[in-house]
Amino acid sequence: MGITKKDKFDSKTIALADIAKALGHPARIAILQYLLKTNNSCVCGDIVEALPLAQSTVSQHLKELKKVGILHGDVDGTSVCYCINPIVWKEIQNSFDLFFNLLKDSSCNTNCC
Amino acid sequence: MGITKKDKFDSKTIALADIAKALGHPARIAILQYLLKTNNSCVCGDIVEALPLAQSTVSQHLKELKKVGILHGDVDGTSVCYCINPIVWKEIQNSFDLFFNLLKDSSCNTNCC
DNA sequence: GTTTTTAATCGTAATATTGCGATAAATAAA
DNA sequence: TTTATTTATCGCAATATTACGATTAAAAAC
Repeated sequence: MGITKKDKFDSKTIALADIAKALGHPARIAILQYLLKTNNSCVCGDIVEALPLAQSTVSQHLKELKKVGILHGDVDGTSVCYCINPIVWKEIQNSFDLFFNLLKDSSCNTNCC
Repeated sequence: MGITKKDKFDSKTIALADIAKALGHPARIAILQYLLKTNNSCVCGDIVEALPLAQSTVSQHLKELKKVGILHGDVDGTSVCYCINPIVWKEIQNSFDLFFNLLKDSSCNTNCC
């Protein structure tokens, strides 16, 4: 991208974009859906088995989700138990909700929409 | 990315990821915020002026947002009036809401979270 | 101590994204 | 008609992402 201009934007804008970006791959949505389905707890190996991707690739996606805090992984012997962090989850939900609620029903300019 | 495995995922999963991806850049969040601030209507040139990016770059970001339907642009002489599509906006809001509401308060396994 | 199991990381290749200047296209203004 | 104005697209360079196999690291089982 030549040089990134990311830092020219407002920190809240960047934060929301970063979260959206973390959710912006089907594998990462699928990981979260799988955790939700399994009562929000399962070992890494099960996630790998549930996805059509190699172990190393899944590991990378898990890392992306950990980076934004939506997940954490607790080591348990040789395996790692992954969970959604409910606090962060709610915060993210709230961020999106606030953003989407900025559109008022009256926001419909006659010029073009 | 080697070869994409995107098509191996559920279509609803892909759809949500695509929307998140479209929102996954600060410039695109900023475009939407700007439209919301200006009562959801303004010409392309004003958006370009409001962002710290070149005209051609902004045009590309607008294209990404149009691709997922969240925006549309109506030609008006030499300029183009961009608006948020309120119907699609609400649909996207609903998609995220449904997704985030999949986490129940009871979803807290004692194994690790 | 050796071997197995599990997951993270490294190295690498393929592809996608981001960004810009230059150019094109289309209408408006002169 | 010629000249501006405005926005999209093209071509290119820099960087990021995605994906995999191979390797490493750390604990468990033997």
